[in-house]
Amino acid sequence: MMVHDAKACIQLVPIFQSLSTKEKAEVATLVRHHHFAAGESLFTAGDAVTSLLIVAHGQVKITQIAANGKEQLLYLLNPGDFDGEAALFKASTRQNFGTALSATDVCLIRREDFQKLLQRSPQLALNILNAFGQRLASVTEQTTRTTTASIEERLAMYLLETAGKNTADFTLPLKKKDIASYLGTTPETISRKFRDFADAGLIKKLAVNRFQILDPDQLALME
Amino acid sequence: MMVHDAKACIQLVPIFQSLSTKEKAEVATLVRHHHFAAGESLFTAGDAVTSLLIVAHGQVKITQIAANGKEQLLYLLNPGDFDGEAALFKASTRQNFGTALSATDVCLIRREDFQKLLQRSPQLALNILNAFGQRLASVTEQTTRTTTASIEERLAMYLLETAGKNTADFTLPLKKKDIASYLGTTPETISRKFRDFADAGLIKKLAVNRFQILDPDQLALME
DNA sequence: CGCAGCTTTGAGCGGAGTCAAGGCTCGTGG
DNA sequence: CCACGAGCCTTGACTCCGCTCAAAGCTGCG
Repeated sequence: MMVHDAKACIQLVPIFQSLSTKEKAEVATLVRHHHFAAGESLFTAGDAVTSLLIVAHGQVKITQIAANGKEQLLYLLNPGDFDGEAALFKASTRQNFGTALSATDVCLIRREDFQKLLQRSPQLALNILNAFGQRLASVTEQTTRTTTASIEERLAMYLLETAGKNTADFTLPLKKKDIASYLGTTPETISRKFRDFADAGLIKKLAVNRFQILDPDQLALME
Repeated sequence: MMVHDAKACIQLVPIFQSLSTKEKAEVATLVRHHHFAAGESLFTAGDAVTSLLIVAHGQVKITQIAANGKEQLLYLLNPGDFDGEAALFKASTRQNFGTALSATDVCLIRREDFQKLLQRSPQLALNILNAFGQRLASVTEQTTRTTTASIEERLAMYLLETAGKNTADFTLPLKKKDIASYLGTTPETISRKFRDFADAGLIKKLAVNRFQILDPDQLALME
């Protein structure tokens, strides 16, 4: 059962995918499990980084607290995503907070074990480098958007990205509070912009956090 | 002459520092040089990534163009820094722009060569991973600041970080235009905030882009 | 010396934050 | 099964930070 879960975890994660079966089996022996209920904290700023954390199931939000006490949502971890890597190579402490949004299962690999693994598998290091690149690009993108686009544009982008192809009926995966924090604004403003979009005939409100996107092209034009 | 420069470059760069003398010599054979005048473009979005680029001397700004055409300064490369994208395994085209701010010397290592190097030296891979971790943290930090702090706070932070210990007399390394782009605002606003700081007795203007910081503690309080 | 690009300053406006109050929703417990 | 309350969401009124536009000094380089 534990072993089965461990394997599932490893199968799930892109960074392990190009390893040989033997290597994967080896990794599997290093994995620990943990379950978190919705709302539970996985880690807190100031914690020592002792493990690489891989999300097997559920969703985790990573936030940072600014000097003025405001919470900023940095990104979400979905199944297959991992975290802690940034600090994993030096003794250091977490700079941010991880909170389970829904019931979540994670796999943990101890730092020393992971480092040994890395020393022996250059391919693994390359995979991580790739994952880094993606996250870097996404955070960079986010920064650019925040500093150059209006709230309206940012929200339009967010909607299109989040909805994907489910334009006919889709439910926001986050509360407005969290969307606001992600986009660098307030819940009130988000609420108002949604109303504006609806008034303009771009979206249709189905329920509180459920929408239909009527005019994706027009939304995209805001970009 | 070439060889001397190559060695200098390698000595300079943290990511190569923990390599053995033999390995360093090997790296040195792979290095090419290039010089850029101030204002010259090193690369442009859309270019193929053919080489890893290490700054030996000078300063390079990395920018991105937002959808609305506005330029956003992402970060600067100083001597010893290397450009991120090229270190990545998959990224094949540039996503952003590199421009020399002053006369700049760079060392280039062809992508394939560098990746072979990585395959063989886990230590090198770890070093890169580390450097990336830091950049990721710094970009993340920047995002948080941009979305949560006021322009005034951001500028205060920037000043303190940039001045370092030279509070008595220091010259801005960037034009106000670039500082504005970095902080996500306009040159006019930067100009006004500097005046406000001066009026409040926090700084003293010595010349156009030269200041004395009178009250670092008070500035830090804005944070 | 002259021009191009940077900087400074002013006036005016608008987007978005704050504060406050009322409506919804959903989970919990009586 | 319904009533209650906490936490969300929505809406309004008001304020203000920072952007835009415009014009006039600076500065440095050719």
